[in-house]
Amino acid sequence: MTRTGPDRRPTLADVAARAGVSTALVSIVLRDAPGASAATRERVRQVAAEIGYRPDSRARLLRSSRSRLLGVVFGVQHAFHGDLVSGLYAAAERVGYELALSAVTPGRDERRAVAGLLQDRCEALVLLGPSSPTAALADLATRLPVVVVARPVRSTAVDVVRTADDEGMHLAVEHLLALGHRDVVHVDGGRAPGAAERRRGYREAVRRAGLPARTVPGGLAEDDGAAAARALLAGPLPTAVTVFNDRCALGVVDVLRRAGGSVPGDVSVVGYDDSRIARLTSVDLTSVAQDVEQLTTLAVTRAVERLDGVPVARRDLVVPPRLVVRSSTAPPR
Amino acid sequence: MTRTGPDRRPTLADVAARAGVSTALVSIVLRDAPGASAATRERVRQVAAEIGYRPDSRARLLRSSRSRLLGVVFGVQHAFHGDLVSGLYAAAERVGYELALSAVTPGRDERRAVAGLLQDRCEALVLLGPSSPTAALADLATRLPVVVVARPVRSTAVDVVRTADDEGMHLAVEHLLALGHRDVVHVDGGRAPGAAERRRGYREAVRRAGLPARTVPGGLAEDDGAAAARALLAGPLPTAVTVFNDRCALGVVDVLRRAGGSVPGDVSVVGYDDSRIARLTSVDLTSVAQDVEQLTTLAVTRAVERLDGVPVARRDLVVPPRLVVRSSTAPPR
DNA sequence: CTGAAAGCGCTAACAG
DNA sequence: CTGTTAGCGCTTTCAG
Repeated sequence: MTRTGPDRRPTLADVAARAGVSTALVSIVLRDAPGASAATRERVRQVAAEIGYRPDSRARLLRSSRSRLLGVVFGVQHAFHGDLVSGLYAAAERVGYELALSAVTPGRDERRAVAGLLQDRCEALVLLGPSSPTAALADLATRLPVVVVARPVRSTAVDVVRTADDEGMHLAVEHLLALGHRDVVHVDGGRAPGAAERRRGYREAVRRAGLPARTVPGGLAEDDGAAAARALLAGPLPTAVTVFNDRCALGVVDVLRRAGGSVPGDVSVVGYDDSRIARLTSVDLTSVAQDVEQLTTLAVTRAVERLDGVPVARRDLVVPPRLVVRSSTAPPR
Repeated sequence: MTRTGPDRRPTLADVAARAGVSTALVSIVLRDAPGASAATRERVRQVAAEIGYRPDSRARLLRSSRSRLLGVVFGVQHAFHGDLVSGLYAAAERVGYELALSAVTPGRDERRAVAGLLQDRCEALVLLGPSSPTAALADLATRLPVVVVARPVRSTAVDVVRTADDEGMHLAVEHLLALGHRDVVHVDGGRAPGAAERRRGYREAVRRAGLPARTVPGGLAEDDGAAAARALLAGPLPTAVTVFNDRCALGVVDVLRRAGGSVPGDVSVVGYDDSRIARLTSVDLTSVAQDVEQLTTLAVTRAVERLDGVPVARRDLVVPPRLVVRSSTAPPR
């Protein structure tokens, strides 16, 4: 049995030959560049469609100095990264850039993911919640513009676009205080990107109200939340908890309910991210929403500004969060 | 303010000049191709590292006829696709291929996702649970090898790698029957990839036992499951349900429990996918596991076989599932 | 073992 | 308005 694939992809030259014009002209037509008559355009397009011509992006990028490619590193496990990627595609399209995706998986670390994009000649990198040390990010930024999303970075070498996570927690705590809660515990996210900021926001808000801050270790997945809830159940239960993110909050809610507790009857719970899962009627979690549209638009805009050499005032772009109140929070009994 | 980026990326020629050799030789060394002395290799590598040279994959691919690039289309929202992508990276690496990722998002349909990969000169495409009509897939397959994963396709134009979903449901139902259940309902996945197969498997297994088959509409997310559970609660409750996938099953469990029911006390529940969420101690869902390692390895292998013109006997590769029994199933009261 | 030279498919000056 | 001419950075014969 022989190779079944099509013979060879049609090239510019094929189109040119068949249309009886030069390749340059075909290039002009297909790029919608000025310099061809309407009649020629018509014919060239016709022929291109006929033989199923598709421009070769490699060759195109090789030739033009700019690739108009934005590299994106994301965690394949993070539902929130999925939302961000969706927004990035839209934002990039609006400014005429393409996205090159590179995933971080259990078997493929951030270094590898970045290396792949570098090789693809991306002009700038957008890193979603990267876990690389600041020094590594700064080093990377000497090679090309780097925009870090959803994680604060103590360095002026990279641009950062993030939600004001501390404010998010202020909103969450203030909401609980307004409901009358006086015993609010935070289930934290450990070393996850943004966890420190959220923990800090919680502490500030609670102390500002003259209340003691108490934190129990959590994490970013459901089982971390479950473990945290079991820890809480071991002692006197607080009347409310704020949790690092929605997935973790789900674990908390689940364990509390299975232990016979009511949410929000016995304990009010606030999550973070306003993920799809928080919106389920059956879960209906009060949550802090990040403005994905804004975050992704800013990230792409900033990357492009860097590439265009536009002077930018501040490297740290902070987007305000929004509290979405649902039925997992209520006044204490 | 001027452009801040680095001047220009070093090229092969830069390395060659600095090492005092020809570009061809540098190319040979960096590709680990035969034809250079150990001494030269050493020096070239040294210089390349010094000036931070990185090969330009565009140029490399343009020149060599093969791109060794496998395009992958995945749904950015599907947690299971994340697992598959992880496996695909590993499998591709083992056979010396790279992956180009293209996401399907709410604002970017499958056509767009595929078009992007085509332009990048991928040699073959791996489509995860595609929703395109069979005809479109067949048409695509005339251009390049296409491997569809996790969805049966009624066409010999494309290769398919999937789990024996009918068998998976057989396992689930048989497990329930063995526990003594006689009233088993299926919450289905509607038009989701694989849903028909799972529904069919359920029907077969139930009928084989001489029991009536009953199906209620579900879907692929938690709220679909929640809706299904509410529908079930409206009538006489079955003693067990099999559900299209874990996320949907979670919704079912949640609503049943919130209605005062016990799982598995009143109703046993079996999910599908054995996702991380199923494994939580707090949920602990009995579930049908798909063999990700096997699926991804087969998908990549098959794509490569096509590219190599290896004659392949069957286009439909079916991987057996495995039932993971946890505590959401028990004998009926 | 090494270097020179010819492109891969495309774009961008520049001439006509 | 159209064609010719150089390459982009790399691989790959083919001589030396």
